[in-house]
Formats: sequence, structure tokens, C-alpha cells
Amino acid sequence: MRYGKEHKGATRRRIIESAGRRFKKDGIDGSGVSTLMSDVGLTNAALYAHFSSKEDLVAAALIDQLRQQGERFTAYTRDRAGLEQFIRDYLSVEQRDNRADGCPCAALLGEIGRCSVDTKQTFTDTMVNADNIASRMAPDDPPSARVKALTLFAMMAGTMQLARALMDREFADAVLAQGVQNALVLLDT
Amino acid sequence: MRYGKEHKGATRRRIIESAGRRFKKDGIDGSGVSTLMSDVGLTNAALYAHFSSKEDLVAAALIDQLRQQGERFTAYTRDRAGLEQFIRDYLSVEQRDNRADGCPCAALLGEIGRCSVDTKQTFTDTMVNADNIASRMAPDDPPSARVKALTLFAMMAGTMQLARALMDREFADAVLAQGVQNALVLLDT
DNA sequence: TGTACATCAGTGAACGCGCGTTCACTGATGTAC
DNA sequence: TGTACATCAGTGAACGCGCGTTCACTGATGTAC
Repeated sequence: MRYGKEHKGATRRRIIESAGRRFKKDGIDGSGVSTLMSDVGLTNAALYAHFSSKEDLVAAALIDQLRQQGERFTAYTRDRAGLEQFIRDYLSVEQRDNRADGCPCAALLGEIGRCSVDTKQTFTDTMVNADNIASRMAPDDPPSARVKALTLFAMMAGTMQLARALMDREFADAVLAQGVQNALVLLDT
Repeated sequence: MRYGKEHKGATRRRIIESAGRRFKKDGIDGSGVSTLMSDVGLTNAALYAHFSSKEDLVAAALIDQLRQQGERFTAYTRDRAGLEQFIRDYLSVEQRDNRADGCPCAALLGEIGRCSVDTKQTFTDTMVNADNIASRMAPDDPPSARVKALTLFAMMAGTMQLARALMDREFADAVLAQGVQNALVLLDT
């Protein structure tokens, strides 16, 4: 069953995209190769035609997810109102109840810290070079703004994790609302 | 090999304590029953003399870890200086490099969101009833103060997760420092 | 243009391994007589 | 006080299962002649 020129690349992209969603939903440890591949209509062994190992796929999916999250952010208007809307959307009830479509950091940040050195390096390179958030938040002071932006982002991810861990929906709603207030306060610092 | 009266309870406590540290270090999915039990000098099957399942142990270890974290917090002086010191110690380089001894939320918050309903309920009950943080941060307004306190706490946990995920130590140091600044700002809100 | 061959994405079965859990058993100690 | 027995924390082996990975193979298509 030989396929056309674009086929392999397209399949690889389908695997990366689908795996990213699965990892966010069930965690990296919690997502088996068989599940990841059957998600995309293939058998487990087909993974190794595209990646050297599961970890290789993890790194690729992570980069893709961080890029997607960056694009979601960039779609907002380049002003204070855009930033505020991003924060409100990020810490929304919809995001809380939809892990697969959400931010990779909210879903996986804790697990990334436990990954291999290679995977952490991939994460670090992608995050540190993601200038779009920083340059938008403080166009005049990029170096320290980058730290500020990433730290605020991590705080929002932590808030979302708490909201997702709480069974008490009302309490979780209040946490999200408080998270928005906190983020807005920090935006003006 | 029958043991004395206190023996079983002592062993159970040893398992819970040791498992809590292991879960924080390697994650819940990443800690096998054999490893958890050999950590404490027993064979895997001995787990079921103390707990009905691994999940049962997870819940017990989680409660114990949250209690310990609460005690660590309560040890600080009941004033603004105590709170500030807690924040600085929480977001310290030592905590970053020592997952096993650190805060269970920084290590496991993301994973808890993916746990069973029972485990999440256990977490929720323990967190919502942990009044010590809230009552200390705002003694006059407990209900909304609880939300404020837990949200700030989750933000600090997220910051620590980012610091642990970054391979660039200098950058991670800067994130921790920025996290302290952010937490102090929010303390005065 | 028609035919023979090379390519290679994906298959299906199997690999060794560790998972969580069960079970018949052990044997040191507490208890009853 | 001495002896027989009950208890039960922990053992060691096994259970079925899913893990990540390997491998010989397939067969539709692109390419060469």
C-alpha cells in the first residue's frame, strides 16, 4: 500500500495533533501507544514508521501544542483589552471542562517536570523562544518581560489545575473568577 | 510472625508517608505498587493488608501530604512577615530541586484533576476544610478569603511547576523570584 | 504505451516486562485453659 | 506456670493484562525500461 508524496507527512501531523489532545486528556504516562495510534485509525506498530519512540512523539506533540497555544494567544488584539479577554477565556468554565482542547501547560506542566532531560530541553527551548506573549505584554522591555509573562502564564495554569481538581463546582467557579482578578492585578504591575 | 498491638498502625503510617514522597517524586501513574512497598522494606502483596487498592493508598497519602503541608504553613508566625517568609521558602531553589520533600500540590495538582471521582472528592474535602491558610490571610472575612488563599496557593504551585520544567536554571531562578513578587503583590489585594 | 520492478506506510503477531491484584501459606506472638 | 491454639502481618508465586518495541511481511503505487 504505497501512498502519494504528501501522505506520510499528513499522517505524521495527524498523529501529533491527536496525541497532543490525548496527552492533555489522560496524561503522558496515562496514554498508551495502542490508544494513541488507534485514535488515528492505525495499529500501534505504525508509530515507529514516524517516530523513533513514544518519547520522540511526546516531544513533537509538546512543541505542536505549545505552538497552537501561542497561535491562540496571538489571535487576540494587541492591546490591553485583548490581553484581558485572553485571561478571561483562559480561566473560563469551558476551558476547565474541556482538557483535550485546552492549554498544554494547564494539563501537563507538572508531568513535564518529571520527563526526560531531552523532553524538558524541548519544552524549555520552545517556551523561552516564544516571544509573542512577552513582546505583547511589554514591548519595551523584552528580557524581563519574558519572565513576567511566563510566570503569570504558569500561575494561570496552576489556577486552572486547582479548578479541575475540585469536585465542588461552585468553589471551582469562584477559584476561576479569583484567578481572573489576580491575573488582571498582575498585568498592571 | 504476629506483631505487637501498635505494629500494624505504625506500618500503615510508614507506607502512607513513604508513598506520599514517592508519588511527589515520580507521579501517581509513575509509582508502581512494588516500588511503593519495597521503599518501606515490604513485598507488593503486603499493600493489601493495609489498603483495599492502590487508589485507596493514593487517597490516604494525599490527605497525609496536605495535612503535612498545612502544618508546615502553620509553623510560620501569624503575621505579614510570617506569610512573606512562607512564600519565599515555598518558591525557593531548594524546594524546586527537592520534589519529594515539597508541596503535594506543586507535584501532583495536575494529576489529581485526572484521578477518580473518589480521589478528587477526598482532595476537595481536605482543601476546602483547610481553614488555617485562609483564616490567617484574612481573619475577618473567611468565606471569600478561603477562595483567595487557595487561588494564590495554586498560582504558587503553578509557578513551581514551571521552574521545575525549565532546564535553564537561571531562567528558572528568575521565574521563582518573579513568582515571589507576584505573590506579595496579591497578598496586598 | 505497456510491463516489470522497487518502494515503503502500515499490518499482525510476538517479544520481555512491569502493572495491580489474588491466594494459599508461614510463623512469631497473644490468649485461653 | 505450662501448654495448646488462634491470630494475622507479611511472603512468594502466580494471575491476566497492557505496556513499549521489534520484525517479517503485504500490497498499492511510483518509477524505469
